[in-house]
Amino acid sequence: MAKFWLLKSEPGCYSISDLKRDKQTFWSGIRNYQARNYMRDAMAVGDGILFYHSNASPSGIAGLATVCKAAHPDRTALDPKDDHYDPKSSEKNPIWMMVDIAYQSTFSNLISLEQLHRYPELSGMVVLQKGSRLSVMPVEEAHFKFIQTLASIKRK
DNA sequence: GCCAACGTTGGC
DNA sequence: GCCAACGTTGGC
Repeated sequence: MAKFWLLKSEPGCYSISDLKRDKQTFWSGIRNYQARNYMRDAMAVGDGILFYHSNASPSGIAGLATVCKAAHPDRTALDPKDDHYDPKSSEKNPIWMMVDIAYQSTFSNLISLEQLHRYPELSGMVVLQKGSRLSVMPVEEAHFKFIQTLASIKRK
């Protein structure tokens, strides 16, 4: 049974349009153990992803993606010239992992954080909890489905 | 740009 | 192993 996730990205850094253009990408640069553990231990090919724009105006869920390759070492941690270089990581002990994701769709209207907060059905979502700073987090199936429905009925 | 919340680091 | 200092995230 597929699982569901939410991945955060600053659109100025990498947006849903970038993913659409690239068709797929590797989710490199995650340097938080809990986020890494989700990717390494729990994410599987075929899992659904809510693509979230953070630090944006407004922030919110921009579209859907899917996991297309399970966790493998994040090589940016091994490159001293890379912004995400981590001297604690090595070929033998890579520490940091990443998954590959594939583009699925862009919502015709972004579902803003403010809007997400309005639905009591979604109040349990990790991303809506105060001070939630995780960049990779699990999503309940019911929440995922609810958001899919919201995206399909929303019109401006 | 501010600042609250959180994670990490390092001295002890 | 405690905890203060520091860095980062991310909404606003």
